[in-house]
Amino acid sequence: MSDLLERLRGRGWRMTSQRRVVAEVLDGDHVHLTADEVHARAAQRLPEISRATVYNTLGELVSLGEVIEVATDGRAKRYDPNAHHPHQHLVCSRCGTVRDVHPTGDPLADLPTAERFGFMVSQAEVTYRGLCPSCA
Amino acid sequence: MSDLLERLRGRGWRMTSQRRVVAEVLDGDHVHLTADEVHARAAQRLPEISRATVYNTLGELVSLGEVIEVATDGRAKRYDPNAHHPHQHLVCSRCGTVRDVHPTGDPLADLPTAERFGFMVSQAEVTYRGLCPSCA
DNA sequence: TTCTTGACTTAGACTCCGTCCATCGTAGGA
DNA sequence: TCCTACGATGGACGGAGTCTAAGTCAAGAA
Repeated sequence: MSDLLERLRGRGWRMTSQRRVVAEVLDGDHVHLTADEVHARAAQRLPEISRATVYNTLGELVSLGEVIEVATDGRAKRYDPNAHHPHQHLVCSRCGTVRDVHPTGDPLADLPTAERFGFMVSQAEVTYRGLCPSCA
Repeated sequence: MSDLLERLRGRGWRMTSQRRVVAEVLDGDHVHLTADEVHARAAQRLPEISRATVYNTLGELVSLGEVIEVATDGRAKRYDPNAHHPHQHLVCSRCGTVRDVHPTGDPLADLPTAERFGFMVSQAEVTYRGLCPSCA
């Protein structure tokens, strides 16, 4: 994750303790935290950090393409740091748990030009839904 | 849409003017209204209708499988009455417009058992994103 | 090293979307 | 026609996220 900190510094980010802590919290595999969970974990290391800062930092990381926002349902968005390896998501309909998955095939290729209605289509997100082992 | 009203009556729905109006508002192709838009349109015909009733009725239609809930982004959910023809959605990243699309291929078949992690996977939603002709 | 400045952070008010609840109204069967 | 359980109402409530005004501080300049 120091890679990430380096990349951010290279993009002109002012490196503050808050940003460092948020980036560190997101470090790790297959972690899909909500903004509030990120805030709670960040606050363990930096008790004064505010919710607004966490939201700001997450938003910046998303717009830089370093983190992916996953809208699970009506619930809170989750943040996925695994942004540099293309993948899709498997969501538990009951508890909201998210896993990264790697389907075969390319969904973008499955959308014929006639079905694009003049849109400049740039992305296809696949969300698989079902019950996780604990909820089934 | 009188089909829909018939089906609902057949399922034991008490037919009230509010439910009738909500069902009628959702009538039509390729309409993807938010709950507030449904409420606004319903209120043109039935000014006293309450937001709670619109939410209740939409929720019932969704759980009966007559309408699909589309979570486009962080914004309000949209309601898609085209529930009896399998399809996916194409969303404009700028203005949020939604279109129904019909890709080839079956995304569920693209998820190998080894990538299901013990989930009982029942559904695959594909959301294509890009810019619509007006926003491009 | 100190100064300077504008980018960053903070707390809390606010908005938006949706749900809940107590009460009232009414569809439809007897 | 009457009854009653199902449905509607509207206002309070809650969670998630945004905004704002004021204070703070990282990092370049001198």
